[in-house]
Amino acid sequence: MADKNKISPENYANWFALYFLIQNIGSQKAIHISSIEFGKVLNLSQQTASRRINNLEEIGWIERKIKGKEQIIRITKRGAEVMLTMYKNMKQILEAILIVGEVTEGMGEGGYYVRIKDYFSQFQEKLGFKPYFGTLNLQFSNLNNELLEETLKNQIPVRIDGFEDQEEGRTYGSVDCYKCIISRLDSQNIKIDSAILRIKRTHHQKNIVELLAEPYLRDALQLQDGDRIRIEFLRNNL
Amino acid sequence: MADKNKISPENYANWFALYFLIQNIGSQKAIHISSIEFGKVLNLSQQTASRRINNLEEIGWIERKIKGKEQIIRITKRGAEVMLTMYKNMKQILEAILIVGEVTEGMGEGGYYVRIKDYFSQFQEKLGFKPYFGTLNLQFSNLNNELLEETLKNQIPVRIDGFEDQEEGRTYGSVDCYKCIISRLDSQNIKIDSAILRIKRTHHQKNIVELLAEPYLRDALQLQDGDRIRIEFLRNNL
DNA sequence: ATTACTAATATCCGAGTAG
DNA sequence: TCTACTCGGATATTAGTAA
Repeated sequence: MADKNKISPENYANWFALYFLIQNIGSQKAIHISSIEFGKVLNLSQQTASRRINNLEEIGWIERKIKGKEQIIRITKRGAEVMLTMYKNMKQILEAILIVGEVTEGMGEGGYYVRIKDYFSQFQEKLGFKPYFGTLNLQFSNLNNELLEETLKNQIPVRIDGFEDQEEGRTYGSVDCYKCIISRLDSQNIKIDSAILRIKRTHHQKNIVELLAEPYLRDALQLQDGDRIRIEFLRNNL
Repeated sequence: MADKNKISPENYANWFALYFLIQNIGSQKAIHISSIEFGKVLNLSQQTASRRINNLEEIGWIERKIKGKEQIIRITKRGAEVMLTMYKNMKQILEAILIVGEVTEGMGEGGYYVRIKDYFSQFQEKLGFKPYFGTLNLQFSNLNNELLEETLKNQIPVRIDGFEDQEEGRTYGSVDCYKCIISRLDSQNIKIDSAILRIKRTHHQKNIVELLAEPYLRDALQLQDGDRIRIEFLRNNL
């Protein structure tokens, strides 16, 4: 085993062993698990589980203390690095690929908000651009949508405050926006600052996301219904 | 292969093949890759790479179009789900563990700092609470520690400035604090504003974290050595 | 060039079992 | 009970090629 931290065919099995081990350790700092039990976790025999534990120890991903017939296993710093690296890679991979939506018809309710003066001025000020008087609708697959929601949890929204219109005597609610950068999926040479509009109360259409941007996006990106748009976010934690 | 989406020993290799394939597809919607090239990516022979692609197609994780001597590969919905599921699991594993430490003996060097007037007043002002004259020490596992370090990178520290004591003629260095909220792992109904103290020069004990808080934490949370404490961070604007 | 079959070889797994 | 060895059978990989 040349590079001990690298994942190559000869330690696929070790990697999964570590993964399941960590899953079982949870928030404890060590685990007391027999090779039979571990074998069940891995869906493998006691013998193989035992060999895995030996291997993991050899490559320095775990440490083990054997007291008589008990073994106590803890993840080493190197093992933690392996998992964390894989997690970060996956995060990067998935977020790069999966946040892709398809241009769909309709202006969306968001367009209505942009045209209201008190909202408009806040959009302009807080988003850093003067939004076009309408939104672009993107349709997401369930999978994409799931990942988007997951990602938005780690983003800090720009809060557009609600207000009361004294003359009309009605109340306008607050709106959350998420700054992002969009581009065509097929040619990413043009990138445009944008924002996802999340109107609190609306459930309206499922998996539909509304985008605000300065230009009229259908012209700026030469979009037609069905074209795919990539959404990127600036910064993420962990 | 019984459950096509489940990761068990017989498709560890397929899983990694998918992983590297997706990594190479990046944000494209498909990839044109020969089995020789893919073999290099996987660190395997052309023959095995070819078989992997066949397998992935068989289990429905990818789709392939062969045009003459070219093959164009795209990830199917099922394939994306496999990756997303793994990602979510890892996220859950890592974030569940995230930042749980074990109460350990010793007041820690931090307690010394709190008692110094010029530090104390800064703690009070910048942290928003009057810290107890001592710190609580938490022992972290390697995995937790890696995660903590990673998380702290994305947090903005509260800088406690250093100063010189004219009378004594000695210099006191600056200290970084990270605001956080702590609770017992087993009953999270009591949450206490706290701060991690990071004294620059000290390496002192490995994987030990010192916490500042207003109350005496061992009383406030009824802690004994070995009890487990969860640390949460607030979102910050980067 | 490709992909992928066949045959030879390398590796892995688990039964039996020792310590 | 435990862990972990040996070893025969199963599986995976690669070299040599065919298509």
